Amino acid sequence: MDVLQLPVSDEPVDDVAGPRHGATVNFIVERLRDAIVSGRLKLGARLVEGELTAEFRVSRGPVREALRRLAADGLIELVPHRGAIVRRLTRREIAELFQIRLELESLAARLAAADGDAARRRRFAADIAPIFEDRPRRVADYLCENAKFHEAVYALGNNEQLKVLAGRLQLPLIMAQVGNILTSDVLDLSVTEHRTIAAAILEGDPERAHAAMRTHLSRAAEMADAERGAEDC
Amino acid sequence: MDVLQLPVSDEPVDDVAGPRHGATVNFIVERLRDAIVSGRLKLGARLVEGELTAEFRVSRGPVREALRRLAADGLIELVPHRGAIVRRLTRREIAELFQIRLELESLAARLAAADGDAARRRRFAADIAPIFEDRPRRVADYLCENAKFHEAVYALGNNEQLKVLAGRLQLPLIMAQVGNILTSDVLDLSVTEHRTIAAAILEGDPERAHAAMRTHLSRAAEMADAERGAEDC
DNA sequence: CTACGAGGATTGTAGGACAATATCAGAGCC
DNA sequence: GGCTCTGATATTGTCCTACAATCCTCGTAG
Repeated sequence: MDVLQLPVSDEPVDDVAGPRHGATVNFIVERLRDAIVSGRLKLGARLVEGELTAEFRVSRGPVREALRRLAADGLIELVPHRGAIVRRLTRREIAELFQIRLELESLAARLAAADGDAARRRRFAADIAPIFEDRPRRVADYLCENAKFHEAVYALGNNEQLKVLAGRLQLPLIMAQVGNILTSDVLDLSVTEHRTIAAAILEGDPERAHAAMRTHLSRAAEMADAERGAEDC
Repeated sequence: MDVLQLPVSDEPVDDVAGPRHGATVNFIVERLRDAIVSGRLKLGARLVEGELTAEFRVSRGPVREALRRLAADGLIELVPHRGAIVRRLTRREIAELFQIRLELESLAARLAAADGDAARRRRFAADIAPIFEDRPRRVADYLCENAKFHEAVYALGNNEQLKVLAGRLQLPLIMAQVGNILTSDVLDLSVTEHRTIAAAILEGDPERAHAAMRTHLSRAAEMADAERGAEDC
């Protein structure tokens, strides 16, 4: 189980462990999160404290803390006296999360369009510039672009609480689990919708931004559900 | 600092500590949460691991874990090498949280009104019965009734993710910090609005329930903001 | 074949130790 | 007097070891 190792680690072994004092837990969380959303840790894989302490060369304290944090984010599930397992979202959970995301993100879009701060608007325009480029996109490219776009909307929306709450919606995990539906057609459509939303925000039309975001996410939710329905449950 | 002790504890001292194996952390979390929302722990009060271990007769492990959990819920703030302090929400944070709550809870109201499960509807009707009673309400009564009402809406809404997310919105904390605006007039108005919402849900009118909930929370948000504006910032 | 018990695996908690870091009081300097 | 620097103190961050509690598995007896 070396899926957790950094790409290159020929350095002395103790370099693999946490960086500075006070950052050990963060280090472990990030590594595990990355391993999960990237799929290196498969769904249902067990995470045992003992193995992780050996893997990261740290004591059980930080490991336990890291696991609790991942569990709070919903990436793993803690089973008492059994260990933690990488969580698989059920079809229903995905539907529910999309329903929530629909509300939160359309709110963010409306707030973003209504925001008057010039600096933030410039920042937004710069951040989302990539979506207007006409270039072929691979799935990985799109996922990255997509994450940045939605994040930029939240940032311009300027509601800090909303931003942190959205971060807890496990979007990366969802994407990882339904990512295989992203054909080139779907991808183009998504990019087009992003542009529509962005245009409404940049023109300062809150209601149009709100509606466009709802449309975008409704469609995404339906696709995810259809895909998930085909494959299980 | 005996604000954490249970009301009555004449029993042998070791009864104060955690109940059964595996519930220690929960025990500490609940006690601290209660102490915070009830106001026994004042805003800005320090929570030091060492004191808590002595207070609860447990080791640092569970205490640390409990603190992390409370911090994740936003009730306290962890300051590195300084300890944790009971968090005071800023005026802005409260406004932002209400904005989010407005969306989530009006979604819940719509879902609740649209839900067709007979058993859940019966359960809902039973749970909210108290709001239709015509009796004088003290603030504490209302707070309890209010919490139960909104919880019942979420339950009928039948979106599990939405329910857990709403639980992270620190409503009790907000209530504790703006609770002093609850005059008898305000209280009556809130009860009336609750009835309006409940009626729409019971009649199965999603849009009316949605709108009524928005009205209710918009008003509440304005009042909270006005109060907070007077007192600080 | 099933019930049951023994043992292993794993987490939950305890307690002690030391390192790292933030805070604070006081000494010394300007 | 006010300022800076330094040491002492407080507190968390991490590690270690040990044991208790619990769940799981597997072999055995009926």
